[in-house]
Amino acid sequence: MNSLVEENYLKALFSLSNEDGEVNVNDLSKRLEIKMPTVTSMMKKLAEKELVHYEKYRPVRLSEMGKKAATHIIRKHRLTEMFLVEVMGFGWEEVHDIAEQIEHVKSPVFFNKMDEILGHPSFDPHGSPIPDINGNIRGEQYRKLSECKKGNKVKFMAVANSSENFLKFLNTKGLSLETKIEILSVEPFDGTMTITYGDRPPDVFSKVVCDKILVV
Amino acid sequence: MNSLVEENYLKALFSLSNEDGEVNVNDLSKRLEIKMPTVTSMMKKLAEKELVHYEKYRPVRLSEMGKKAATHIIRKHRLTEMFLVEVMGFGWEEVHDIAEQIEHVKSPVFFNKMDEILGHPSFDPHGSPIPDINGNIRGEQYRKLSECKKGNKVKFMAVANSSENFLKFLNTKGLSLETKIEILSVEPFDGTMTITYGDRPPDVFSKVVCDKILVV
DNA sequence: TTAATAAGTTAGATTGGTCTAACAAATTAT
DNA sequence: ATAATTTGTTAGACCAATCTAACTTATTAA
Repeated sequence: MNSLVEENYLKALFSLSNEDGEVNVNDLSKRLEIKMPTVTSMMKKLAEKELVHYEKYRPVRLSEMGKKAATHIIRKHRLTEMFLVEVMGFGWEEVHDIAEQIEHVKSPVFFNKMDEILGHPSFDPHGSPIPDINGNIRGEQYRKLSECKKGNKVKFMAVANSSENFLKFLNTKGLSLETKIEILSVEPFDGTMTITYGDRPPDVFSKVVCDKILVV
Repeated sequence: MNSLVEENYLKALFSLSNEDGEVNVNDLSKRLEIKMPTVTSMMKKLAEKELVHYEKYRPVRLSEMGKKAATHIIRKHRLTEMFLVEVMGFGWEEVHDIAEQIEHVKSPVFFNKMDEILGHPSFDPHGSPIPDINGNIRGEQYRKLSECKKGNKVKFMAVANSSENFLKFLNTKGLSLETKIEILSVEPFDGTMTITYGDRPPDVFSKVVCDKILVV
């Protein structure tokens, strides 16, 4: 069985994987806030356990086993978030840190029960897909709001970041998933957007924020 | 903040405390299945943090701080068990091991939400009292069934052991909390009891089992 | 009351996960 | 093409939690 620490490395590897599935040691180090030598030594350990493919001075790739292990943890994380919101009544901004802890619980029945109570949901409260029990992910591809053009009418489908601060900001703006958004203008210099949604007056969102809003 | 390991020592110390609040290093070692030298060194560490009173070659006692920390963990454990049974629909025999993991979650709001959803319960699914948020325990004193006499009519209030095997055994016997039990006879040699409850025919329970059944 | 046994401690090793300092390879810029 | 910068590795230390072996203190039995 993998330790809690190993699980966090696997999760980070999965979420940092680019198209080729490659991840630089440096990126992993930054994501986990763990110094590079520590990451290097953990990569050796995970390679030993055949969870990653690793050759020195080369980027790392999850093996099939590693990918399976990673999606399994992500499944537990996202089911937990959904449960916290739907069953326990938490706000979507409160659940990330709690789920971060509960995802490491070793008890298949516990997560299967959640899944059953929730009716086998496909998405978590932040719009991220929940892997099924075999690790398959319903791969929706969303665009960043920041990549859309003036005049586009889109629908808010997911957030690219579940931090409490960002979600609280969206709460104050009255912006939630499934909301339809119209882009009124885009500032060419810094990408700031003026948008409207619901029955709201036009409002201005920075590029940093628009990068984290995923739409169709 | 205390580590998960420290929390397990505190919990064990609390549950092993005798009338004087004293616990032998040896008993702790057996309970936690950790060798005595390790326990000794952890006692030094906890004494350093003023969670226990410890002098070498003497039994250990929890300090007031230590007691508070211990009851706080026990509160989280028992709330979790109650939540798993009442909200998620688990059987009382399934919840101990899951709660053992979730009790270490650091998130006051999470446990307060459970408490609220459950309507501030005073007892867990095994009849053990749930400490309130200040660590106060509603101290019911129950007798062991094994200490009762022939002819006594008693009520099953709690179990002294929450292991899956023992509770599964009670399930097969159709014996649950609040059931009224009548003692038909006691074997003087080994303490085996013949009892009846509900609309059941008389049945025979060993002393080992009767020791773990708490009644009024 | 002394010998035997049980309980507790000390010393030193081990493992997992982390770090810093120093060095090596790869990438980028000049 | 070479120098500068960034990225990655090696070596060695540290801390928490564990262990075994050897020793000491306390308790129990003869």
